[in-house]
Amino acid sequence: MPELPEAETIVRGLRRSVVGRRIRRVEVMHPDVLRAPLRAFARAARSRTVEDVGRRGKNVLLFLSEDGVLAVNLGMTGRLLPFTGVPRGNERPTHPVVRFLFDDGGMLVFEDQRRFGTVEVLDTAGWAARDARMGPEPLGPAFTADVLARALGGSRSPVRSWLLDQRRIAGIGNIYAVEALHRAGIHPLRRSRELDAGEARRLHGAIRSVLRAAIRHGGTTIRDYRNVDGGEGEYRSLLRVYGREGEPCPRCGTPVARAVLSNRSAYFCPACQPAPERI
DNA sequence: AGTGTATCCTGCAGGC
DNA sequence: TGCCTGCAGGATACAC
Repeated sequence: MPELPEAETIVRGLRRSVVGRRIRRVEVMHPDVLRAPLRAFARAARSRTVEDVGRRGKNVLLFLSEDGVLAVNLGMTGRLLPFTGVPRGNERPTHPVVRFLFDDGGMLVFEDQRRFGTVEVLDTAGWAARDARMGPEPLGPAFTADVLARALGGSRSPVRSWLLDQRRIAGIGNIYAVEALHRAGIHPLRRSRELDAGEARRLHGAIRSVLRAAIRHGGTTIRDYRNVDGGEGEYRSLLRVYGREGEPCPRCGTPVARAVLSNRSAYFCPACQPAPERI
C-alpha cells in the first residue's frame, strides 16, 4: 500500500508527535514482522529516545539515540499510530503488531492487517548499507532527467516493472508508476531502454509531479491506508487511470484498459499510451 | 538479466 | 447464508 507519498505523509505526522519521546518498553504481538530475533529487537529499541524522523523510499525511519535507526516498511496495510495515552474504544488499533511504549505514558503502535510490513532496528552503519542498495530518491536533487535516461538505457525490462524496482528508484509503487506513465504518455509494457530522450524527460517530470501532488493531498487511500491521525489520503479522486478500468481517460475519453504484468495490474489509456510494436 | 510463479497474511467483493 | 474465486498499495526467493 503505502508508497512514497503515503510514507512522507506519515513521516511529517510523526515528526510532530514522537520526536523527543523515550521508548520505555516494546511489546511484540506478531514477531513475524521482525527481521531479527525478538529479544535482540526489543533490546535494540528499548531505553532509546526518538531524535528525528525521516524517510527513504517507502521506509519510515525513526532515528534513535545511541546510534539506532528504527526502520519500518509498511508493506501493504501497515500503519503507524501515535497516542498520547492508552488508546480506548474505537481509537484502539484493530491489528496491533508492535507497540512502543513511551516514558510519558503514550505509545506508538505499528498495526498491520496482512503483516507484509517489517520493523527492525539497525545501527547507522547497518542502515547505510541498506540505503546504498536503494536507487535515488525521485524527489531529490540527484534525480535528474539525464540520470533517469541513463539508468533506463541499460534495461530491457518493461518500464512499469523498472519503476517498481526499489534498487533502480526508491519509493514508487504500482499506483504512482501507473499514474506517471499515463501522464508521460508511455505504455507500461514499453522496454525501458527503448524510451527516447524526450520520453525519459517526460517520465521524469511526470514522476516528480505526481508524487508531489499526492503528497500535497496526503497520499492515496484505496482501502487501508491511514495517516498518523487515522485519516485518509485525498489523492484517490485525482487518480487518472489507476483502478479505473473501463472509465474514460480524462485526457481523451478512451476507456481505460488493464493489463497484468508480473501478476500486478497496469492501467493505461490505449490511445494516449501507444502499445509497443512487439510485446 | 529478466520473468513468471509462489510465498508470506488477511479481508473484501462478486458470482452462484 | 455459505462457499468459492479473485484481487489488493510490497518484497523476496526460486526455477527457467
